[in-house]
Amino acid sequence: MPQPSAPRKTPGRPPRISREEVIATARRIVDAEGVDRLTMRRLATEIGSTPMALYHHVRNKEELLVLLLDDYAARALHRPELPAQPRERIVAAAAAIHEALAACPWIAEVLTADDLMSTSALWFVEQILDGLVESGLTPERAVHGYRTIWYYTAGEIVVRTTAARRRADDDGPTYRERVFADLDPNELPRLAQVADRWAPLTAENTYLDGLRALIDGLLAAH
Amino acid sequence: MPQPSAPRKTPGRPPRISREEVIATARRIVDAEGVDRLTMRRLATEIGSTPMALYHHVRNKEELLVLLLDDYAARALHRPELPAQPRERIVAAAAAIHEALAACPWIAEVLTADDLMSTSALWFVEQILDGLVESGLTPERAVHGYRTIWYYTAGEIVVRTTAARRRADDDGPTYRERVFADLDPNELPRLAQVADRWAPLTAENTYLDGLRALIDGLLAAH
DNA sequence: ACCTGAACACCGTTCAAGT
DNA sequence: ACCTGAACACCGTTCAAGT
Repeated sequence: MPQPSAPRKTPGRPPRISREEVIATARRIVDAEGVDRLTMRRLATEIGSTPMALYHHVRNKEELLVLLLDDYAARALHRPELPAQPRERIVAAAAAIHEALAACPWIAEVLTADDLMSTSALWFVEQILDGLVESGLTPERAVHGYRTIWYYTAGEIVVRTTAARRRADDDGPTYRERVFADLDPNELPRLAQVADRWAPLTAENTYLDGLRALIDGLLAAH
Repeated sequence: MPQPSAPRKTPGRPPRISREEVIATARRIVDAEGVDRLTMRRLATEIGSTPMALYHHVRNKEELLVLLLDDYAARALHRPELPAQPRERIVAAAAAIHEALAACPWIAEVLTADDLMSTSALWFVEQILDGLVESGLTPERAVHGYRTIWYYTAGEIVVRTTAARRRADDDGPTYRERVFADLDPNELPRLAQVADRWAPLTAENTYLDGLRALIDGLLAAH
């Protein structure tokens, strides 16, 4: 990370914009209008510069999005008091990550990779690992357990926000509705049985229930 | 769904291309060069037509991708013999869906919504629901259980394929590597302990272990 | 060292017209 | 009914030049 406020020996033209300003402006656009509207050109005009000037402060758009996510995590994830009991600490840490991500729908499209967790998020990862190890798992199995929780958490966010976006986009009957309308109750009886309740049932927020089930399963026999 | 092979009364110009041809050509492009290279213009030239002709057969690019996924599911998901024992049937059905999706990395970017499961995939959903109900869950809880499994499965695919793509893209040190390089062992001891093994550990395919833990948790006390 | 202008090589989609 | 040409309103990124 560069030191933007460090005294410069000015061996060249003084900078007009900073990496911080680029990120802050990008955040404003994303918060106000969504991640789709964040383009390098738009960002440049917003900042009162040209698209090319941006490339002097971030490598490309991908890096900009990573920096943006980091910036978001740093301000959204404040460290709460976590329960002392390991299982409950895991639940609370995972739920905190989930809550922060869920409050920020654009994040789902950006960050599904495993190597973009910001430094501020790592403290939560640490708590989860610690809870798993304290519950009797080896460090290796604890990493696998954490990953399982992360897959579940990321999947929940991505699936739910994509579904919500799609619902908002077209107001006609969804693809699912058309498929569910002509289900054969003989061939798929269980689905037919719940077909008309599918939308409300799947819209329910059952993240915590699923998380507890998952953690119960991970800790079973330990 | 239209009947493309039905006899026509030809009250107009005869079609030169069909929806099936559009989808088949799109599939060829995606299989050969990845989903990023599938553009309406590219597809039009490949098919020997113009971009606008495509819009007569699919509503827009989004619908094309949905149709493409459906087409893929229809040919990738053949129904295997599933175990009679409910828990093992759930595992096998979820694993079959996971295997089909994992073999098709482009799918992750396209299909993370909940209402795009094709008709052919529904049979697997049915098996999971049935296994959960047979294990003692109410139909409502079975739907929630299925969703939890789907979140986990979709998350695993999305996270792993995005990570793989990112690894392939830039050959420099990843963001995670830079962050992990200067972890404070006093503040984040568990992470520091596994920091150098993180990459291989998280690269391991532990989908089935996680799935079994999740299902154990869902079925606990039933 | 930092910024600019102009260009490259594209996108998805709409509109009005043709056959 | 189906297809075409031309256009609209954009993209991310590179290159060579300016200060």
